[in-house]
Amino acid sequence: MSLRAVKPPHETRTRILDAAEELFMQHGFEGTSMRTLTSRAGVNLAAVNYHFGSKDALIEALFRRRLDPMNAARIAELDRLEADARGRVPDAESVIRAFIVPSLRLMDDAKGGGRNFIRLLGRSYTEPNKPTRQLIGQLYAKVVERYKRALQRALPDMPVEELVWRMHFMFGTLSYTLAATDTVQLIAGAKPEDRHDERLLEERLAAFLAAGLNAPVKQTVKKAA
Amino acid sequence: MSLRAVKPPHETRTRILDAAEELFMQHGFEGTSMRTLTSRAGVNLAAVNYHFGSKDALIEALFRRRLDPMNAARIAELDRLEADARGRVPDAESVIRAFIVPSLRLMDDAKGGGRNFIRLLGRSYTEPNKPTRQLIGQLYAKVVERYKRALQRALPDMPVEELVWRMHFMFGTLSYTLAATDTVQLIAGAKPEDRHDERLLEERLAAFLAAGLNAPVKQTVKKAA
DNA sequence: CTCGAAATCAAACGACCGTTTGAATCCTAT
DNA sequence: ATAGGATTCAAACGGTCGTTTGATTTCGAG
Repeated sequence: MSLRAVKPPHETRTRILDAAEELFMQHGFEGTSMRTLTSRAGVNLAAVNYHFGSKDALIEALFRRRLDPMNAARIAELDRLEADARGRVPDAESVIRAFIVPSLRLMDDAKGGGRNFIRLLGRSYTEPNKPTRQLIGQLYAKVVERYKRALQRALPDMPVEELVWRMHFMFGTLSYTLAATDTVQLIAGAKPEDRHDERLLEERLAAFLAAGLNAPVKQTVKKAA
Repeated sequence: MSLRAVKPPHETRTRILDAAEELFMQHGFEGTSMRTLTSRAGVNLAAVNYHFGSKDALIEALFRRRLDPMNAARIAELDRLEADARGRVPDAESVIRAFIVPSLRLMDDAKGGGRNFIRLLGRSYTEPNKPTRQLIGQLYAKVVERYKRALQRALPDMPVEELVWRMHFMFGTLSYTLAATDTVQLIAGAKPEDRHDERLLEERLAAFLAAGLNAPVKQTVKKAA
């Protein structure tokens, strides 16, 4: 067992990942060069290729570092919710809260760089093609399946097609809320943000999403499905 | 008056814009080189700089070409709605429909490249810093203000702060729905998409968003506001 | 103390970037 | 028919990109 594990376990790796999170968020993947990145991280230019192999591999490592714990937290929240219910079926709003809380918690972690990541994540949803997109989908697959089942139990009368779309809308609301920074200011005029109040944002999101998911299914849609 | 106006009015310009829409959507702004772009458009490498001045100016022209008519349509829909109401106040769901219909119409225009643009637009919402972001905000400002007033009239009891956030959520749902392609498939398993049915998607979106906007305002949020 | 793997470093690689140039070509108004 | 502006073209500009190399330094295990 090496002492390295206590002193600088992967110091260089971590510094690179932190700098990458910030710069990728600000300028995108292609807009951030290895030279800017390594310079900001205070490491040698070759360090990224030495520790990660390539820029693309760095991106993958960056997503895994945050997404794995966040998705584990989502599963854990749902586990706890269903355990507490003792046979009763958790309602849609509780399930929604279990889903959004881990990302809000990450967003509130400004110091730790979580906020940078969560915005970067929101951006990446809409980046097409790229293996990045595929990786995220793969990392999310299990979580999505679990929550889909939970919501089906909470809304037993809703056609599956409709539920799938409403989950899609929910992901959209969440990722956009986390990623887009200034739209609220655009709408509000120049109001100061209260986005930083995690608890308040959770209330707003939960109310909006729960109402949306619970909305009555129109007859025209029912017929088409 | 030149005959050019009937034959190839701005043929090169149009070909460039069309190719740019497709390639920017697939690979992003920085991921698309002038060489790939001009090659796809079938024009000379120097054509972009000759007709638009620079790559950035091309991006701006690209947004203006689609956004100006779409936002005009949004204003027109709202005008018509309020005229038809004859003094009565249009309800939230009607206002929502007036807002989303122009973008759905654009999305359905797959042949004309509207779908490419609408996805690109969804991407650009979350691109930070860049003048692009600023330009979009500027092009949207008037529309946002009009719809904010209309929704305030439709929901007179809602605190402004809450309404602003719910509009933010609405923009998120819409832009994500338009931009993200494969999330529905991820949720559904491997279901074939019915996204192409514009009318059906409008129904789903309107139901979800109307319920979300009309959701009761929780007491905790009221106090904080 | 010493050896060898792990890590860091400066330097260079070829490829591609957005833009500019100046000549060649097209096309319309005279 | 022709002058002259608008457009297209091949070629080149300086710079930056991600990655690789081979020497050098660091540092814990024997």
